Amino acid sequence: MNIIEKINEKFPSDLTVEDIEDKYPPRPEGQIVTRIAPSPTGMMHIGSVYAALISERVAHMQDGVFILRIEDTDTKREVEGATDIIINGLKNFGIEADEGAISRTEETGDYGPYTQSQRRDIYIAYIKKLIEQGDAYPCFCTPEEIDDIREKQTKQGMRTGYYGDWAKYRNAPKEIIQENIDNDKPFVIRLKSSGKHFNKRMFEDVLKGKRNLPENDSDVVIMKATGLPTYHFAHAVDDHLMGTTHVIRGDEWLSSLPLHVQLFETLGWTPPHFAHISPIEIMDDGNRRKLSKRKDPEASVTFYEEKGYAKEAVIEYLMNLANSTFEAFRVENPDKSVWEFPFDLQKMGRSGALLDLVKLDSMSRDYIGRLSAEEVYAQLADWASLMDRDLYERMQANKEYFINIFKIERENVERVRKDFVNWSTIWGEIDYFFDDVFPPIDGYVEKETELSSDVVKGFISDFIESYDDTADNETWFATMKDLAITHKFAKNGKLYKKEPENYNGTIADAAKILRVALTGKAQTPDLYSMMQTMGKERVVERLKLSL
RNA sequence: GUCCCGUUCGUCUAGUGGUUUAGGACGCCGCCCUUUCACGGCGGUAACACGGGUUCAAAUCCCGUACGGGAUACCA
Repeated sequence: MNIIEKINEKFPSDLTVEDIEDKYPPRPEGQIVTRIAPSPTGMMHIGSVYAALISERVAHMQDGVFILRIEDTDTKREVEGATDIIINGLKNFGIEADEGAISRTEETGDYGPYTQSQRRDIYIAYIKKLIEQGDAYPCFCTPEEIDDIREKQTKQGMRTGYYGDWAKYRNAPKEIIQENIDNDKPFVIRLKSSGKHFNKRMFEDVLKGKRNLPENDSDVVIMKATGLPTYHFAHAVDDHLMGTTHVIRGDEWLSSLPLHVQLFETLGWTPPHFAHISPIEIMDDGNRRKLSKRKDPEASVTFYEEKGYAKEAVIEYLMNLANSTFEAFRVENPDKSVWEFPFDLQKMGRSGALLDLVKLDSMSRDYIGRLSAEEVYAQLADWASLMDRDLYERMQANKEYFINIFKIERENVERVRKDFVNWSTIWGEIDYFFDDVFPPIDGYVEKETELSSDVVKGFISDFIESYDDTADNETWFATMKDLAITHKFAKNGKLYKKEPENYNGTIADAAKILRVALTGKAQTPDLYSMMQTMGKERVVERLKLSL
């Protein structure tokens, strides 16, 4: 029994390379094809969303195809339900794949399967082909033997790896190999590398430009003992068969570029274009490092979901990270969708960007500021239904009131307020509109305004007398102003500054009495709009509590 | 250890040899507007990692050094 027969025994399949190539027709000439290829490890990394966004844009900016491929060749790391997390994660951000997995059991597209564990026979067919053409061979080393090799190499200050004379089974006598096969010893298949480490070769990266890198001389594992391929091999096979034209991935892959190009060429294929993007980083103890899914909660998209950042706001933030010209686009086109932005891969920064949540906040504020009151209601309700049930139920029961609150300084104004950072902060900004969470504390108005009880009570009780909720803003303000003047508040700041001893304060201080009495806060939106929204009954009731 | 990548205000960046007293945005500070808070307007703070070259001229080109990141797995 030779090694091919052994593979057939362990991983039976009749599939041939010819069958496969017939099955996958070439893509239309000139069509751009990109893909995102995450591993189902149980969380959706914000960096994956970033890479997906860029890949999706590159494809869809010019009628290309964007594929979602699930890279689940590492059975040890796989987590239950992780595929759904990826699929839904991308969909939630508005990133739609044209081909690939659409649920754990379904997929769409003619170049599938799009889940690597379901493509085992395809990889095995190519593995057998490489063995036949003398470009791959079995290796029977145990993990311990590999560790030993690495240890020796490290001790001698050499490059680590399975290459040259260290490649134990590369030139092993036929009898030894046969003996191992006959003894059913576990094996992997390795690439028989033709590269020489001292040879430099020019590789071209779409972002990093021409790079001189050493050829790969390592006989890397291409098929694991499980019969599944390693990432490197699956990448070459899949991206060839699926017709990927542009591989856009994190720059941690840059050092394996020579290996990947070598694999394509050994298989007789033209490699795709590669664009290695820099990862999103975080400041840790004075040092930057890649966002880590274990250490950094911000690495997971659930962080943004829980905080209540709108998906669009996160996408805009990532888009700005990718192309800083987005900011100007946003200013010039406040009404356009982020998907209308002319993204340009070439304009991406070459170095890693630090995740800046303050900047995200700013973009998120702007985003919410562009929404209508109804949209704020709808999106907040969506978020609350998952993250804050109490708020959700309150919203259901008081829909009109909520929408009216959101209209304050949003409709019929020159500029919209920006005090809503994200969904999770909104309730804290508006809770005082609700009587059950508006707790008047005795003497609070006096304390906050630093005015005597007589002044406060006198002004409030006269105000209640005069309050006409049908008056328009200007009339209302004029009335309030007159009333304030009769209560010894200065008409303006100048007057007050001249003789402060003759006044209780300025009109602003008088307004503050009302504001604090009505809301319990010194900082709120426009007084008139708030009172209109609260309604006369509630306004009077609350004011009376301060008498 | 070895190999690779990167380095412009605190952060994201513009800048591809002279148009640059290095521009914008976020943040921060101040002023103005103002019935508060915001919004907005105006202004300010603040950067070419370092050292050598090349050149009439360098943030921009070359070479070193430092620092940071990544790779070096039957993980992706």
